[in-house]
Amino acid sequence: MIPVAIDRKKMILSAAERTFASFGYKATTMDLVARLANVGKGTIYTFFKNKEELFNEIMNQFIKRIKATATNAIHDDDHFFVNLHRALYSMLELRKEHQLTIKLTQELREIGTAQAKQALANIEDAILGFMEEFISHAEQKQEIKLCDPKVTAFVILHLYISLVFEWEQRHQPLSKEEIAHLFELYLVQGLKK
Amino acid sequence: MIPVAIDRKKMILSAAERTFASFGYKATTMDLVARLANVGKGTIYTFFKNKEELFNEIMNQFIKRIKATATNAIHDDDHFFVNLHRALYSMLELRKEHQLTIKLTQELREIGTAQAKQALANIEDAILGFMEEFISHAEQKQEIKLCDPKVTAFVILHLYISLVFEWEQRHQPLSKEEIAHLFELYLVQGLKK
DNA sequence: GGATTGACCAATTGACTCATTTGGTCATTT
DNA sequence: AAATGACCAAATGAGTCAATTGGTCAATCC
Repeated sequence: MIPVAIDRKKMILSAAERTFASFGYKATTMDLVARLANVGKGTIYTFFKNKEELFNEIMNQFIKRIKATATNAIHDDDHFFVNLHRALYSMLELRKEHQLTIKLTQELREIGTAQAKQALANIEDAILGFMEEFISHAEQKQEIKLCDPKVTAFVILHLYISLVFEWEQRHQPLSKEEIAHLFELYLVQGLKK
Repeated sequence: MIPVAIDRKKMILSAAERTFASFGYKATTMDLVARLANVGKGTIYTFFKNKEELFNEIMNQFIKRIKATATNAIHDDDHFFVNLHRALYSMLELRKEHQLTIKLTQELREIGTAQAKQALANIEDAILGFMEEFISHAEQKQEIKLCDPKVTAFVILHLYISLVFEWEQRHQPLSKEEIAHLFELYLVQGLKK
């Protein structure tokens, strides 16, 4: 692991990140990654077993960024629901705006690449895992009612995805504040008069 | 509109319903519909402008059945939330179990037929429309808090679809009673302690 | 003589082919 | 020892063409 080798690995990862984000999984060729990284194609295979492993490395980096973003959004002195909303919204915003996920989503829709599907599922799992832990904590501290954290994380995430992504497919997008308000109405307070 | 003509139209509709449900939109040929209906192919075109219009007729029939099912599920002496759950659940069950929607969903996933997409969107719109009206009513009678009926219908439907269809992609399916309980917990009462 | 039919047609499809491209290897170079 | 890119088998995709399809309409039927 001499410095030059580390630099080469970094250059490969950097080039791969750009090409995967620009062309998706399938249309990214190892040749192009090598060219953009200024290395021979064979060099890539000294650091990564194959294309899929290179891709997974990129995705794992991205998932780490998502988790960091969520952790950053949590402020100890704010209420659980405020923190949950802010963490979730920031994760979804990152996912929504990041070129890599935009491209992968499009690729999954258009040609159904298995690797794109798996990668997006992994992102969802990471978000769900983070939420589940956060909800478990709140349950123990009696900040919320008793509930299955797995189902609760699932329901909350899907409510948000509905409001952030699916609602915009056919209506005016909802602002961050509107979403927070709806979250409060539907999940926190309940509809009962 | 002599009886024989009506019978012919009925036979065409009946044959078309079976073939669309068995083969989906694209793989259903007008030749096959004509053969199964025991009419000449040209006869179909005396009743329906083209394949798409024939298909829409079938779908409109199906949407009527969904609305009837929902209306049937509503009992005047039950509470709003009980009725809403029962109506929604019965509509989703019909949609889930009916061969026609199963096939169209599969066709949309596998080859992305535009007509299948539109047809499934129309079903969703019908369900949303029904719910919206039902929610508006409840709002006027002050059975629930003030809320935008459009967003509320959208949120409730998506919550149900998440619990009925998406949860079981990766977990044990939830029973009707569990779903009712989760609906009560998340949407009716709220998570706040 | 209006309703019904199926042979017919233009347009679309999809099986097949084959030249090009791709992921991955490894002998050669640095 | 690390890096390279020529090389190879496998996958892809553009092009072709015969078969199929949605739709028409002149002939047929009742």
